[in-house]
Amino acid sequence: MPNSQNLKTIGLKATTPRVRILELFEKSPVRHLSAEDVYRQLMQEGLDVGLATVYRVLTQFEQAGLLQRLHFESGKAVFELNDTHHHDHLVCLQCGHVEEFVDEEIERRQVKIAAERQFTIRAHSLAIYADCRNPACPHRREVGGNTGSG
Amino acid sequence: MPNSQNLKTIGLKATTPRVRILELFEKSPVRHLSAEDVYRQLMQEGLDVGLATVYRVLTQFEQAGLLQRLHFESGKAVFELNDTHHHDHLVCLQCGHVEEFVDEEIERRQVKIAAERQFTIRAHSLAIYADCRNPACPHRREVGGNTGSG
DNA sequence: CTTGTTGCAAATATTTTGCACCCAT
DNA sequence: ATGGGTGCAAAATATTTGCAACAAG
Repeated sequence: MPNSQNLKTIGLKATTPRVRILELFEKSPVRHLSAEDVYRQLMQEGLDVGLATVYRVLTQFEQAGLLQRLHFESGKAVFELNDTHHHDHLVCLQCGHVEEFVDEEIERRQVKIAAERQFTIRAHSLAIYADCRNPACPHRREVGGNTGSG
Repeated sequence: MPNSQNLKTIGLKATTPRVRILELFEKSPVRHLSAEDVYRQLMQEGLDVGLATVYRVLTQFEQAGLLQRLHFESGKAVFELNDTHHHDHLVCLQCGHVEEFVDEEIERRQVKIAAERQFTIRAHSLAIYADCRNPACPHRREVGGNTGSG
């Protein structure tokens, strides 16, 4: 179980909830999960975990850099594995499907915009909200019905 | 009072809370206000309004296109007057100051990215989080202490 | 008048915290 | 064994809703 080692390396005891949550993110076909999603999934797998623990672990993992916390338009945070490079998100408003993308020109221009205003850029979040208007949304149901129009 | 007319035009009765909330956004030196901000401000002006009413009115105004609802990283929504063209946000993590910007190249590339993936773009939100690292943050205190690093 | 609107209180939703017990090291 | 970690329940925060009183047209 390589994850046990990963966890210890970052100074966290390899407890059952932590290992299982990390595994969940690694194995889930759905990349973006809310605390509630994680909680329900673990319960469904027969692990009797507390929602509070899920929140605590997710926050610890975020601080440790294992996960990233994202907000989109839904009012609840979702988390994704921080295993790839920085990227932005394209979110389907119909089915909640999320695709990731990187555009170097957009990245460059953001740095430039901040610099022009003498701001030191720390982070940014860009989400494009759209419809993946295929006759039948190819990715029906994903995480939580994203609503709103922004 | 031109606002009374504006409100009626969009099918809303010109009630005191509505008129005052709209005025507040028009006159406030702070462009981005949360429901709580609006509520406190009105109370301070001596208007005995309910927080629930503030939430209802803000939502109505958003649906009517008078306001825009934004999320940033704080967990609570802020609203801004929808009087200008679309723009993105540069948010100081230290003092919460918000500057707006538009970059046509970024806009174009977003449309292109969505199109390449056969998505119909509906909206997007781009926030750059930064420090306006001036010896004394020039815009101390604005809306609500934005935290996090996202 | 009549219907939409408000204020209040209670309900929801999301996330955090206090605390006694438990388990990884 | 021991200190960090957990589950539960309660608290905190943000927002929504039911309802009787009220006010704009």
